[in-house]
Amino acid sequence: MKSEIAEILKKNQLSVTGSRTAILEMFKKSNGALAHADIEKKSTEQFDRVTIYRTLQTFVEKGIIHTIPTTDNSVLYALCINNCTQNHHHDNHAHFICDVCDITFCLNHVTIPEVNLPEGFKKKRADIVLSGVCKNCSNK
Amino acid sequence: MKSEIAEILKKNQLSVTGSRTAILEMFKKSNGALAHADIEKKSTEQFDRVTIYRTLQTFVEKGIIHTIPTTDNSVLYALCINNCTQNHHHDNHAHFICDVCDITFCLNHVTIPEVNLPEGFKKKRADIVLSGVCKNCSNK
DNA sequence: GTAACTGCAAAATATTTGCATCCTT
DNA sequence: AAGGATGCAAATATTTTGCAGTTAC
Repeated sequence: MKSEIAEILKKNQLSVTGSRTAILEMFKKSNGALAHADIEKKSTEQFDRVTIYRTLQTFVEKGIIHTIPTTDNSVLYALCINNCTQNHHHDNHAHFICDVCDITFCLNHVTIPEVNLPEGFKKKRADIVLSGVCKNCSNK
Repeated sequence: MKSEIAEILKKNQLSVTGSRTAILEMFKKSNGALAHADIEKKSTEQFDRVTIYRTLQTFVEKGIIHTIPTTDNSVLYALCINNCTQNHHHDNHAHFICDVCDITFCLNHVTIPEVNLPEGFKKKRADIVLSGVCKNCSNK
């Protein structure tokens, strides 16, 4: 695990540091998306706010994680575990936010259907944000 | 126009005040989405920051406007001019954000295709956020 | 050893809350 | 007149920036 994470960092020309390893590990372990606040609170080691901001920014730039659109003003980040290789993100992302437990799922296996755009519009990227009740919560 | 706006406010049990009228008018005139900052800067009259926050919040609660998911940390609001009647929003929204001019379009006439969710997930709402180049910018 | 990364301090920005005053009904 | 809406002040929260010390390679 450790080495796998180090590999990812090295592939992206990033030096392997404590905070980067720990934060990337959090993403690997999490089944959902993480917000800046989650990382600040849930990490066992304590990292500086600023370090977390900078680490997330770096990861986004390198394409290791991506941001997820949300309807409120929060910013979520997630690793696309299954489909996205580093430096090559898919153009389409589907996410599911559970209204009950508030976990955001990255639906890698959901294919996004084509949308008919009005003439003159050129699509580069499509994000789908679904919300409702997730599998875990609907079984309760 | 004025009376139409007053009508909307009255229908939602809101008193017709200067700031509410002006802000709602801005939405009516705009062909895209507006951010808090847009309203603060572009309005001819000067409103208090706080009033704008509260007005937007009230409008969202009443269902007059809705928020648009964005990938960055910005919060956008838009009126659904064609399809949404007050107090009855559609479950599905499609928005297009132009990478060039940064205007967000509310694509009322775009039908959102069905997405196949994994078993156990119950969808309540779907937002599609497309980005690319809009009609105006691709003609330049 | 050097370049890159981190942590601290502080600045800048954004958002929320309380309260007195003013406006709509 | 009464309740709600606004504006101001201030508290809180969030994000950014600069810089000195530290760490990875």
